[in-house]
Amino acid sequence: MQERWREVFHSFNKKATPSRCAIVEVFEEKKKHLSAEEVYECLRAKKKKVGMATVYRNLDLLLRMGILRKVNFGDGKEHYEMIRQALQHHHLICTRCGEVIDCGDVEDATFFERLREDFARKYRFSVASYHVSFYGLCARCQDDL
Amino acid sequence: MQERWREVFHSFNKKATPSRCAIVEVFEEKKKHLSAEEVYECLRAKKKKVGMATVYRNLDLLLRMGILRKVNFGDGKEHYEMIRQALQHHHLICTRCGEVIDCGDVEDATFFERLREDFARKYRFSVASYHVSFYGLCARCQDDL
DNA sequence: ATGGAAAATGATAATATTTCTCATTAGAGG
DNA sequence: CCTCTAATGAGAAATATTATCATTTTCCAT
Repeated sequence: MQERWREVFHSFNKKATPSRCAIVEVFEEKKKHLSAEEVYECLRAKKKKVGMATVYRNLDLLLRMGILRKVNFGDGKEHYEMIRQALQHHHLICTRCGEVIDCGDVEDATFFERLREDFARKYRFSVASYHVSFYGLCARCQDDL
Repeated sequence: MQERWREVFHSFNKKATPSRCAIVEVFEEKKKHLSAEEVYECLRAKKKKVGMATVYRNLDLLLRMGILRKVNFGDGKEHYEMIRQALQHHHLICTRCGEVIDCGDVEDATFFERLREDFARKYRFSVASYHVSFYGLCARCQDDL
C-alpha cells in the first residue's frame, strides 16, 4: 500500500521519504481532519520521529499535489483532510463548545452544479471544489442552556 | 447612527466606548470582511488611535453578541464580517492567487432548509447559519496558466 | 552495488497572529 | 460630581507557522 504512494510522489518528481509516506498514511488511517500538531502526535504514537517543520513542509506539499485540503474551524489552527475522503462531506461546528461533526452523504450535486454554472457566467470563476460550514448548537449544548 | 449602536451595547450591559463604536462603524462602512489588522488600519486612517489588543477584544465581543462572524480564507488570519451583511453571501477563493470574491444573492433557501431538517434529525444539531467556500481559479489566474 | 547531485530533514531561529497582564483611564448610574 | 466597574493601552507572552542552514537521504546513472 505504501508502494502506491511511492509512485504518486515519483509522478510529481518528489522523493518518497519515510516521513512523507508516514504522513499520508496517518490521514488514510484516521479518516478525518487533523491539525499539524495532531499529525505530529500520531507519528509519535507510531514511534516515527518526524520534526514539526517536516510535518508542515509535507502538509504543504500534499496541498499543492491536491491530495489534502485545508479546513478551518475558527480555533486558531489550520486543519487538513484528504480530498478523496472529503468529497460530499461538510462540517457542523458548534458555536458553544467548538465540537466539529463531520456530515457525509449530503445529496447536493444539483445545487453544486447550478452554482458552478452561475459563478462561471457571473464572475468567470471556475469552481474546483467547495466546502460548507454549518454553525449552530450540538445536541449536548442544546441541553445545557 | 452611532446612537443606535449605543443602545445595542447597553442592552448587553456593555459600555458604548469610542473604540467600540468606531469598530462597528468600520464594518458598516466597508461592507466587507476585514482582518483584525485591517480594522486597525481603518481606525488609523480615521485618526482614531485604538490599540491592537482593544481591536481583538472588541472583535471577540461583537462575535459573542452575534453581530460579527468569523470567516477564514486559509491565509493565516481570521477575518470578520457583519452577519447582517453576510446573509446569503458566500466566498469564491482563488487557490492560485488567494483573491476572495464575495458572491451575493445565491438562491439556495430550499437546499438550506432541507439540510437543516436532515441535521436536526440525524445529529440533533440545530443549524443557526452556514457559509459556503468555493475553491477554484479566478478569471485572471485562468488566463495566466 | 556505488557515487554524486539534488532534494529532504532536523534543530532552531524568526515571524506572524492572537491572547494575557496589569496599571491607568473613562463610562454610566446614582 | 463620585464611585464602581468595565475598558483601554502598552507591552509581554503564548501559539502557530515559516525560514535558515548544515547534515543526511533518496534515487538515478553508472
